[in-house]
Amino acid sequence: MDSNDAPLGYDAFRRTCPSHTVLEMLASKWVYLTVCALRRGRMRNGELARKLEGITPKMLTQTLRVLERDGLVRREVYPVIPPRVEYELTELGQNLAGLLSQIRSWAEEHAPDIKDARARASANRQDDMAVLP
Amino acid sequence: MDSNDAPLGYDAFRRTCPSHTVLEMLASKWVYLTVCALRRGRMRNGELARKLEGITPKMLTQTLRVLERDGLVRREVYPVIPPRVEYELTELGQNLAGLLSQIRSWAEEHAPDIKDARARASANRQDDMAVLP
DNA sequence: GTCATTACTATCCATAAGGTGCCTATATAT
DNA sequence: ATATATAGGCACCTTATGGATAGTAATGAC
Repeated sequence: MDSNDAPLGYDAFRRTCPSHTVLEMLASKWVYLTVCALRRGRMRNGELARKLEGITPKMLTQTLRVLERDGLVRREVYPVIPPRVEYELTELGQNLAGLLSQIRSWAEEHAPDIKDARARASANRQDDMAVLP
Repeated sequence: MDSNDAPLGYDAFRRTCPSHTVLEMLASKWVYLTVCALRRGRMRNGELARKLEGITPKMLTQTLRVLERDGLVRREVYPVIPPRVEYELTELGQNLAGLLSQIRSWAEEHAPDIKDARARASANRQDDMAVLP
């Protein structure tokens, strides 16, 4: 059994395994970014909306609801006017945030490499075109 | 500057940053699983199709093309009959595979926690229902 | 009275993701 | 002659996702 095999009967490669659905949930750029943003500490909806450039209110709410449902984020409502709601990572969420931050760092570090690779790929497609009559 | 700030001008929180598009590319369960599967070593299309339970041939091809375009996977074609094509991680891909494997392990380890959280969440919704007329 | 604030909800719509089925090539085996 | 194996491509269709837009509540400021 190597590190590609499941440790305790859970195997993300199997469609029906609970861990597979967890992976599905994590496979969203807004989940990544929201969890990373909350690493700093609790934030309000508006703060998150400003931090997560380009997110729509709908997506933000939807993402936070999923994270809350799955026990990664805690939502605290202050019964005041105007409304005040704060979000923070649970312990489980903080645990995950470390990993997701590494992915984010990786993306930032290797963005140039991937940009180059994409440029080469599209250049090759140009070449293919060039040899056609 | 804390670990949530970008190190070299790259910032995945910014919509137009190249690292944001990298994150978008990574945010796919099939990308996760394909890269994890290739960690063992080079594999043929058919092997991958069997390993990635539930993937359609179309999605498999599409995922491999994206990974190849972005320089994470190398595709080698043997000009034989019947066709033989092998895929393997590039150095960049292997670099990433370590991180993605950690995510996969996390998903497998914490699948029970998240299952519980989901169960609690839906139980609470039931409660909400119960107090309605 | 009405405007701003805040954190949402509720719609609608365009796009994208994903699924299905059929097609290609050719050497070997039956 | 027909079937099999392999790695796709291509066209079509349905569903899901994301985005845009507008609306809600309750209060204090003006």
